Amino acid sequence: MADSQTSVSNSKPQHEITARSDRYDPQAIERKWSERWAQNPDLYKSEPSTTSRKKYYVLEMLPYPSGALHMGHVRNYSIGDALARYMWMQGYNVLHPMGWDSFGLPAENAAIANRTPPKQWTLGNIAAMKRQMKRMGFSYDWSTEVTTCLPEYYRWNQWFFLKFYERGLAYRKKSKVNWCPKCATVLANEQVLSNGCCWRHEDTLVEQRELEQWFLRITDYADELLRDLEKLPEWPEKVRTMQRNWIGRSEGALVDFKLDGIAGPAGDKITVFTTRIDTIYGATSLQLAPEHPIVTDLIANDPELLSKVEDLMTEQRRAKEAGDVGAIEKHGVATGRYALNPFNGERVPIWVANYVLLDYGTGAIMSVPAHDERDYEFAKKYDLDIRVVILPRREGDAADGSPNEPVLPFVETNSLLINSGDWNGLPSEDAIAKMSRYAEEHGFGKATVTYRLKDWGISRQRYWGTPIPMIYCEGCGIVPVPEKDLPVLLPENVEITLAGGSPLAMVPEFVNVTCPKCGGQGRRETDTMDTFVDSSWYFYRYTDATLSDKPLDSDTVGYWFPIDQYIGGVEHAILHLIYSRFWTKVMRDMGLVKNAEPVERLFTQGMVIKDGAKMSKNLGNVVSPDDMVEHHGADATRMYTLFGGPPDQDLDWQDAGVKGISGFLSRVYRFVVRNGRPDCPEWRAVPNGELSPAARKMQRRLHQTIQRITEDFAGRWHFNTSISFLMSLVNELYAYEDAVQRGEQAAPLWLMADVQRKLVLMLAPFAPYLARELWETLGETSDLLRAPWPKYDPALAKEEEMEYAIQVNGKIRSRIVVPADASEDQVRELALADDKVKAAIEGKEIVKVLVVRGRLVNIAVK
RNA sequence: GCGAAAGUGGCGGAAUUGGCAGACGCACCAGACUUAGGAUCUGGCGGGUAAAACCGUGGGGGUUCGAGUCCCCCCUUUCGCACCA
Repeated sequence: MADSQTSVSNSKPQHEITARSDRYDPQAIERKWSERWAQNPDLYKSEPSTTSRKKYYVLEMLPYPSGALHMGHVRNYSIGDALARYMWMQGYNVLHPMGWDSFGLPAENAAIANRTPPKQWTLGNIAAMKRQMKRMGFSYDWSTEVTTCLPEYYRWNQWFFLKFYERGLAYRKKSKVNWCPKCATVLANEQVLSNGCCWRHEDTLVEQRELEQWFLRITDYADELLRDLEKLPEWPEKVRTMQRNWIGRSEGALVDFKLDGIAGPAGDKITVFTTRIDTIYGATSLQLAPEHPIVTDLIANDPELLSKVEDLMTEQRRAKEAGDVGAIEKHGVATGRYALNPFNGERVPIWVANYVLLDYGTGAIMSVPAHDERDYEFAKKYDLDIRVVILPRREGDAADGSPNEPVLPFVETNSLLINSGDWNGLPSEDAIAKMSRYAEEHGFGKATVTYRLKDWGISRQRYWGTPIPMIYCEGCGIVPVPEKDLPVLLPENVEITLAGGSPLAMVPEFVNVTCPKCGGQGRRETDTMDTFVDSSWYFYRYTDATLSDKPLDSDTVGYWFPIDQYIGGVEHAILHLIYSRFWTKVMRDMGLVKNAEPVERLFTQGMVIKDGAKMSKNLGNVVSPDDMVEHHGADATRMYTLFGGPPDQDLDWQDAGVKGISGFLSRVYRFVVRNGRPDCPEWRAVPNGELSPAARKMQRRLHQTIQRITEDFAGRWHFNTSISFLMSLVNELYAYEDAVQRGEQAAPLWLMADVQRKLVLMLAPFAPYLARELWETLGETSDLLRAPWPKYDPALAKEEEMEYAIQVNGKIRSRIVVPADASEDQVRELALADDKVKAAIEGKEIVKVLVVRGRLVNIAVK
């Protein structure tokens, strides 16, 4: 036992004495420091932006307050917290905030289920989860907490909406929208799962409905959102690719095909979108989406055709709902009508096909079977003409100058045109540009760019969201709520039902309002905003959440932005991360911020899974953080989420693994309690004297560990190996104790102090409670966040001897130990002199001897 | 179908640039201790063998003195996108 501790422990209350016993008691230690830290609300507060210290903004994605943290949260926040604490120790001014993405449907569902008002339910959940976070010991600056469902925050959503409206970026349009019958609300396209179901109700099919909706013009920024992905080298390539695909930029041309014969109400031409106008001489049919408006004109008086088209429509919808549109069996039906190819006047048949989508391009394509996979498959099936109009252009073509016949379908752009009238002989790339220009000059087409990205529909017919600050006046039409009248408060005590439409429409006091323009009778917009609006700019608010006259202060934001490190689940790779990039660009155009991108570095952590599947109540494989904390303590729980595997990969949860960490923390605890002697004068002595081999080994391992962990923080973030190195260090400390017991000379106290202090400092980002407790045991009083991260000395980290493996023809035959500074020649000589090596190469000719410094010698023999 | 990531002991995972495969932890086995514990400490632990040899990183080829790592083909799993014209 460490007798030097007795005087300290005697003066303390009973529950703190346990922390002085030989047994690691995480509950007592964590309770003690929780209480102390609670008395200092400024502990994790960043310094004002006027400080001279370098800033570091580390941010984890804010949770939806569902009621309880799950392991995914714990993992996310343990990564961020380790980083924040490390950066603090590196001397940075760290901003590490937290908040609540607290509008949304679950609160309404809960309100219906429990007859609790959404606000009460939400705030109750927030309080519970905040308690859990504090219990975990996360270093959040709660003075800058953001709660999106409170008017202090959402009034700025409304303010932004008005600004977007002024800039023409918010508009209303009637359009087909995704309607989830269960939510009774509209979903963004992005919120519909690939199987056609609602993202929140995975068993509920989304329907289509026509409604007047508010949209934000994200497509105005499509090009910049795409281009600037290049400026985000510190984002995972995976995420950038996903966003690139999501934006789906496609260069091509629109071409009008005139109808041959009588035109109907939908017009006298069919406009197709194509990326390969160079192949237009090979178009042997047009294919329309079943829902294309002109289809009705073409088949109006043919009931048989009409029913066939309806079948196609059903097939397409079924495939979409089933989530495998890609696997649909291609079907089509000829309309019996024709259109004219504007380039050569040729009559081409018009078909309707189930694989053509109305919502991409123009909903009509020219079918070029020879040069498109899908068109080829379709043409084969229905025996349509296949006409080759481009040939491969590459070396090795026939010697007489005529290129080889291509294997169909031939789709490459490295090609030359044939069978294409005046365009013959042009390379495809030239032809695309020239033919587009020709079409434009002759008034039947033009070059264009299409995007897969669509404008962002933000209207929700729900109660628990930000009211859209608009008024409908019979005389004046759409009138924005004047800025001075913000916020438009969300009324409380509203009856929530699952019946469609906005619950706000049933509150006359809310709906009925005088028109701010003419003073006449007006009616408020009763839709609320998509919650992705809340999360599109919340991280700016953290820089000063107390402002009441503006959403943010540009100078303060200028100091903190961009966010140095953002950490969250990859499931937000598209929606949240593209909306918030869009929002930032609009804010920049408004002159509010200077940065064009919100996030410098993005890290997407893997999911927490158990027994091979994502944790879910259905599977019964959920591990509750509370249970873990109660059993093993917060330190062990959070540390295990880092130890279980690399943070960017899925973590396979193993209850037994937590025990391993718990055992490690116990070993650290016992070592320090046994060996901490802060009351001895030599404890603070400067390094002096020779060290015994065992002491020197311990010291060497200490410096190697510091080096390794420091590098891991700067680079790969493989905290699992960082922690394993800490474990190895502790194993080395135990081996040292053993060596002393066996009679080796003990290390001087200054070294024991050095080793233990640095061990505790390295533990601080991962296990802050235990680290702080042991810091005290070592006689230190400073807060660990302000204690400098230890530095390693390369000279002390260096091994004095090295072991070389000796291979003969790649197989290990022996090992030799040589001084670390031995030259290659010396190593080679020693290797060849080794008895086992001699035996292995006896009677053979040495072809080559290769020395790899610090690792091995390979002797090639024949 | 396209794209990305991955596949290593009984399990989670190490091996950063091609250089001793299996660090660290769990489980298991043995020993020590006895305040008999869900405690602690020490040792062992890929297969194979008496010991060696030898065999081992999803499968098959290749490059190299040397391959878990690089190249080619194939299989499996996960994620993302999906007839995008």
